[in-house]
Amino acid sequence: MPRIDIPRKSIYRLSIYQRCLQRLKVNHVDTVSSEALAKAAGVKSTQLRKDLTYFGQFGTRGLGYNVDSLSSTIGEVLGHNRLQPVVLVGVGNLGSALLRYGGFRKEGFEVVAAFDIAPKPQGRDLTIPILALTTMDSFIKEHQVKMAILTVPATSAQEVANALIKAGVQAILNFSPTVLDVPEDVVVNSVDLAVELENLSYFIR
Amino acid sequence: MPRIDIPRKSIYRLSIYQRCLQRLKVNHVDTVSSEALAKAAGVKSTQLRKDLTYFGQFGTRGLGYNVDSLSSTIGEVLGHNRLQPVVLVGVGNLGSALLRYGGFRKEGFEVVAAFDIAPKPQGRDLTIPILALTTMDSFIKEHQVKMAILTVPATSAQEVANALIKAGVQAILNFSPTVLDVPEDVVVNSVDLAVELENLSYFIR
DNA sequence: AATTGTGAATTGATTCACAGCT
DNA sequence: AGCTGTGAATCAATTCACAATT
Repeated sequence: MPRIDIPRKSIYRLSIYQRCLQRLKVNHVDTVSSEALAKAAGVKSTQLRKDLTYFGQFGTRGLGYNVDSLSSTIGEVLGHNRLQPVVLVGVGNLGSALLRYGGFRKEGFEVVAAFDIAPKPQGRDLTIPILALTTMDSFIKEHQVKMAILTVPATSAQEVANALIKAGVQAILNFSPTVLDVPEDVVVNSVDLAVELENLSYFIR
Repeated sequence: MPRIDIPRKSIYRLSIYQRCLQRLKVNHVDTVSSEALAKAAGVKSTQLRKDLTYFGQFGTRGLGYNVDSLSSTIGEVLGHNRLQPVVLVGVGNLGSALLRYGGFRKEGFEVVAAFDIAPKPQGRDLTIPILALTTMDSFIKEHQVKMAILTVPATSAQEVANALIKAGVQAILNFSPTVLDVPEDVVVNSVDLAVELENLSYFIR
C-alpha cells in the first residue's frame, strides 16, 4: 500500500469527482473527458488526471473516462463499496441533527448506534438507539466499528476519543473545537464551525 | 493589504492559536513560548512563528509571547473583535441544529436571521426569527450582512448562493454537498460531511 | 540562557508541455 | 484529431539553521 505519499488533498478531491460522476450517471451520460469532469468539480483537468494516476490508468486516450467504471473504481479506492458502520458520540444539538440527517447512508455509511452520558429516550423519528457511554467499548468491539463521529463538548472530547481508540476505532470525524492528540495510526478529520466562520471573516473587507 | 500571498492555511491556524490562547487566559497564564503554544495547537513551533510573522512581530526574544496582547492582535487580524452579523439559509435538520448551537456568539458571530422557503414557526427555544426567503434580499441589504451559512439541499444551493451574493454577501459557509460557482471576490468555505467521512474511510485498513 | 524572527533549504503540490494511444 | 498519462518545471508551504534580541 503506497497510501503514504499520495497527497491528502487528492483523496478529498476523489470524493468530489465521485459525486460529480454520480450526477452524470443519473443524467445517463456514460463518457466524460477530464476537462468536463474537472470543470464540474471546480479543478484543473491536469489535476484531475494527476489525481487519478496515483491509482492507475482508467481513461481511454482520445475518448475520456467511462462514467460507470470510473465511479466504481473510485468507490473501491475510497474503500466504501461496502456499507461502513459508524458510531456517533454526544447526542446534543449537533449530534442529534446529524443522526436525523440521512445523507450518510447513501454514501455508504451507516450510523449503527449513538452514545451519550445521559442516554435520553430516542426521539420518535429516530431508529438509531441512543445508548449509555458505559456500553460503548463493548459495542464497538462486538460490531467491529472502525469509524466514529464525535459531537461532545470540547471538555470531554479528548477523553472520549481515547476511549474510542482503545475500543478499536481508527478514524474520527471530530466536531468538537479541540485539537485531538491521537496515535499516528488513527486519523482525525476536524470540522470546527467557529474556525470556519473566523476564517471567512478574515476575507471580508 | 497583502492578504493575497498569505497561505490560507496560516489563517486557519491563526484561529486555532486564538482558541489555545483563550484557554491559557482562563488559566491565568500570561506568557507563552512558541514551543508551548505550538504544541497545544498541534503544529511545529517554527510554523507558528512563521505564521505570525506574516502580520508582524509580536514576541519578545528570550521570553515568548504575551497571551493577552497576542490574542487581541490575532483577533484584530481575523477581523472579529466586533460582533459580525450572519444569516442562515435553510432551516432543515442541520440548519436548525446550528441555530440552536450557541457556540458562534462567543466567537464574535451573531446569527441575526434565518430564512427558508417554508418559514415554519420558530421553535419555543429559538429567539432567532425564521423568515420567508422572499424577504432575504432586503433584509441582507438593510442590515448590511456580509456572511451567510448555507444549509439548503444541494439542488437549490447554487441558486440561493447567487441570491445571497446579489444581496451583498461576501462570504459563505456552505454545508450543501455541491461545488459552488462564485465570483472571485466572494469566499466560500465548504463543509461536506459525506466527503469528510469518505476521506476517513480511505485511511482505515 | 532562552527564545524569537527569518533567509535559505527542503519538501510537497500543482501546472506545463508533450509523448503515447485509440 | 482528440484526449489521456506523465516526467519535468514551476509554484507554494514547511522546516531548518542560525543570527538577533532580551
